[in-house]
Amino acid sequence: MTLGDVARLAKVSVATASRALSAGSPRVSEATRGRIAAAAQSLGYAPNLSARATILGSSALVAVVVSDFLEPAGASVVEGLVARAEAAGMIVTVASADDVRGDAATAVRRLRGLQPSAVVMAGMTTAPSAPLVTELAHFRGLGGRVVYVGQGDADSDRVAVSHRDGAVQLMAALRAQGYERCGVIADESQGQAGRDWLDGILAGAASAGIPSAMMTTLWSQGEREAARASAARLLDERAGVDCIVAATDTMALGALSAVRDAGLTPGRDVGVAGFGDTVDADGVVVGLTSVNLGWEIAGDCAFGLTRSSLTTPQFETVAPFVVLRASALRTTGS
Amino acid sequence: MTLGDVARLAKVSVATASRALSAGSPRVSEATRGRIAAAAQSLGYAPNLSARATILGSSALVAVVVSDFLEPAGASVVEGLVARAEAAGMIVTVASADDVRGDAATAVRRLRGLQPSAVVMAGMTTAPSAPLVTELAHFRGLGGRVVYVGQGDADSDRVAVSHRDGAVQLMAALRAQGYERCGVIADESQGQAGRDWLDGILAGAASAGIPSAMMTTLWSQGEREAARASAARLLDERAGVDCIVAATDTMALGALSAVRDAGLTPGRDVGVAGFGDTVDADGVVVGLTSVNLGWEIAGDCAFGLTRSSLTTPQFETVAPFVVLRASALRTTGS
DNA sequence: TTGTATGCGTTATCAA
DNA sequence: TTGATAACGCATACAA
Repeated sequence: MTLGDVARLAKVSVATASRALSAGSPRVSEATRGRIAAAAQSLGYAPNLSARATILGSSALVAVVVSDFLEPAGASVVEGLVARAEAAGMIVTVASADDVRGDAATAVRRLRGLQPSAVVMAGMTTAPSAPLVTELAHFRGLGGRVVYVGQGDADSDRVAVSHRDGAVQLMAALRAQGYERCGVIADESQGQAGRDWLDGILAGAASAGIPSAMMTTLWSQGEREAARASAARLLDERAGVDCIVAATDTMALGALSAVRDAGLTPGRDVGVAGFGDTVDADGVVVGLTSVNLGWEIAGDCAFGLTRSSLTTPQFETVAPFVVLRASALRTTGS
Repeated sequence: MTLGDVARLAKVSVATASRALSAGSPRVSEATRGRIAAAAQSLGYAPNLSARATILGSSALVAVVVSDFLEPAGASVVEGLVARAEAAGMIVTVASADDVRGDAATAVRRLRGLQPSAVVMAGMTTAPSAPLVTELAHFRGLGGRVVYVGQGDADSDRVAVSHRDGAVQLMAALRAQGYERCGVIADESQGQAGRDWLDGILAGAASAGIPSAMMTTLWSQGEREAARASAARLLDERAGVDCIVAATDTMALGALSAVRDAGLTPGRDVGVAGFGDTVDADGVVVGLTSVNLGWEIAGDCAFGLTRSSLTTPQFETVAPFVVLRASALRTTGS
């Protein structure tokens, strides 16, 4: 079970066994290396990472603090981070902390005990609290790396997604599809992210050459049915829109219903686009065009920063990308 | 940064400092304890859990291997597990492994190095592979505890959710609402889980006193629109149904659309129920009645088993529960 | 109640 | 190339 057992079985010293099994391959003859590997194999030996970490002062471990695993953003960040980290042979430890449940500072303090090489703070919706910043400063002082995904502080690496850019891209993609009279269903229940979205939609329309007179904006609740009603109004109005963009995928599904209720074919007659790419696209026969904000890539990036050797705080923005599906495809509108 | 620093600042030996800061409070005078705590506080000291684990042979750590963080089941299990574990002062490490990406045996081997006190295998869709079982056997041999959520092997603790029981409960709940002519939309794309569901629906109907002649079953693809079409057929048939149960929430949303298309009010005229409780209930103005399979509770349970001292393999089943919302409420149908 | 000494499993240093 | 030994940070048996 320990390195000593392996060494004894292979009839070598622990030092040699350690060298043979460690990552970099220091001078060990192929013969003994083989014996040691065989011994380790037959014993089912797994190196004690704790002991290793005790010496090296840090472990091949990344800690991530996330507010909610159930939200698409949180889950995606973890998924992306874990995928990258595992490919790099590292282990991820998780902790949850949101403004309600537990305080992030405590979580970090506990995780700090494992001497992770980095801490990733994901999905914090508010600015980091003072105790958290203190805790992270301690961690950083001992050589740890701190990466935020989303909100962050000035001293740390940060990965952000951009609602605004995603919205801009979306309008460009829609314009390229030939849509130009655009109904906009904004979400009154969102905060800054929602405003960024609307800002991007309008800016994107402008730079795509759509005059603002051809944009009709309606504020709606962030619910499916409310959006359906809003979409119905947009379709009723005299100067009929030829596409509808909604602030969330859920709302876009409502809009899709409205389009079909009006006897129109989504995509061909009226384009419909959501935002967030959070809806199971297989769940609707008419695939929903949406914008993937890149949360999963953000997790991936966060891990990348985690391994960076730069000393100044890095700030990366993940590019959102448009996912064109049938609901806004003129060519294959079903 | 180390216990030695704290001890020096508090002018005590490391042994005393260790005693003062350790969990159980062995004999340490209040005065020195105070000094030590103050020193630790001012230094931002966090105990080195690796060193501690090196001595104790195991760490306050639970490892969870999950197939996909993005699926509701995986995310929920992690959420539930983390919540419980943190309340118990433990840390969770995660690894992903599905049949596609990486093999679970490797993941377990790596995690084993951290000497976690338990490993939770969640969301394995196939029976455990031989290498995985070997790996887990090694872990168990060293005093580790293995808990499966979902599929498992005979030697280990296991937590299961029951599609069948959920379906039975659902029929009882619907019957209690007064529904009795039931259209059933089964999902031909699911495997055993789907058969369990149908089995439960029919058994539940029988035990709720609904003759099988009043149950109409249609097989449909697992998509929203396919289910909508199926629901439309059910509503068209002469002996009109007064409620529709669908194998998934996504399909139930399609059924909801069909009900409205028919000019009927969901809940009051025709009840609609999904399964899985995976849909954001706020997303639809008409809340969708569904069955929560209890994945999150399963994660919670898994942690509980993790801490159990019983030596025989435990097997727990999480009770699913019906979430009655407006789509199948006669009283408040909107 | 407190301090000293020993050991946990591993890696790194230095000799052989 | 290999082995003996020190060291990592912490917890505990034992001595004071």
